[in-house]
Amino acid sequence: MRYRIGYKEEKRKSLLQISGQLAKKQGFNVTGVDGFMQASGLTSGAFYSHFSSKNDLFKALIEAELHNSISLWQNNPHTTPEAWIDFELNRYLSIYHVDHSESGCILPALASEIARSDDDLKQVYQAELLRGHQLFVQHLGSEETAWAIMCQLVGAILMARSMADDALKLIILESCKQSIKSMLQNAL
Amino acid sequence: MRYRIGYKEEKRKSLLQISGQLAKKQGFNVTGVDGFMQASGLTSGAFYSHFSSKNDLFKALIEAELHNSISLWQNNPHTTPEAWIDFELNRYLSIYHVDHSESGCILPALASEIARSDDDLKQVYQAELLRGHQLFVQHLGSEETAWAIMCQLVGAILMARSMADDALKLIILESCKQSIKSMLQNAL
DNA sequence: GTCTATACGCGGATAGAC
DNA sequence: GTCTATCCGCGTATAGAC
Repeated sequence: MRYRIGYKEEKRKSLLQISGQLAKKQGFNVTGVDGFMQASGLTSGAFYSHFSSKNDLFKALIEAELHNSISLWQNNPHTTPEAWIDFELNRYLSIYHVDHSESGCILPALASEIARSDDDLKQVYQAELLRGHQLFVQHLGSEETAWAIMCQLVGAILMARSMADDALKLIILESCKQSIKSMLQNAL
Repeated sequence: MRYRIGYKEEKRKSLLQISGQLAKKQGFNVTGVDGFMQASGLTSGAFYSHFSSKNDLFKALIEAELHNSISLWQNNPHTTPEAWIDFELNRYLSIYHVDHSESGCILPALASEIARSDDDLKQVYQAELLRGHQLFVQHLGSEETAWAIMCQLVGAILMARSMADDALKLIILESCKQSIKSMLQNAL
């Protein structure tokens, strides 16, 4: 063994992080194993000592990404429903998020590819997403409202990203932000 | 000329329709030119007498798909805002739509691939989408509400499609349906 | 307009040296 | 664990016969 103990585990984490960024930016299917490894400074041959297949990477990557997202939501410092959701709206519905998919949420970036994947992968994804949903429920008090807002957030980023004009992206983001705020004023 | 006049135009329309179904079901990038042509009963060599490149097909396909969607919305027989949106909610937020992406809206199926495409293609997409938005504005009376609802509709289908459990798909659809209805009750 | 044949690069995955 | 070399199928696109 020429590598110190714990190296493989750390390297795997690093691979997941870098591959996640690349997959969110370019798309997972469209990116080759060689692309993922080059971004990590390795060659494709080394890939299979960390993952059994490209699909195995996808599964691990989804789990890691959703863990990161849930941590972000949990670190929201506000406690009242209004302040909590305001914080999330400003963070999630930002131009920065639209323009930097590599550091953003996995849902608007990869959900359509997840939707076309095998059931095993969807189960992993669903389990993590339900944890995220529960977090929203805790703060908003309603399962229905939690799903509705999550869908609108994802749809807004997806929609804004496919627009050509920057001004229009902003309009879409602000429309959803205002819509969610007044929705909650009537519900909370 | 062994082919009757008007043949090429008809064949192109047929190619766009069948390719659109396949792209929405499998994804555009992941489907090969040969796949599109086989689904139309031709071989890949014939592709280039109809389209100059695969990307050219994508652009034409997006335009055709959005034309179809806008026609659907225009054929909504209801005139009052409540009845109009109810009709759309029941049609769009259905399990059938979740389970049959090949005959559904192009947005939840291909928006993330459009977001990663060149500016030329995004311009075509944006122009058609703005027409769709205007239709929503006509019936709902608010540009903001129109964007908010469109985002939520797209997000709901995308989200439902990536779930493993059918029951959960329904919960998400119904949550968004109810959320939009009460949002409009307070706004209209 | 469609076919077959073909060029050529990239896809995922494996084998063996270090 | 990572490297280079390699297998082999699929990707887009073109050429030429019918």
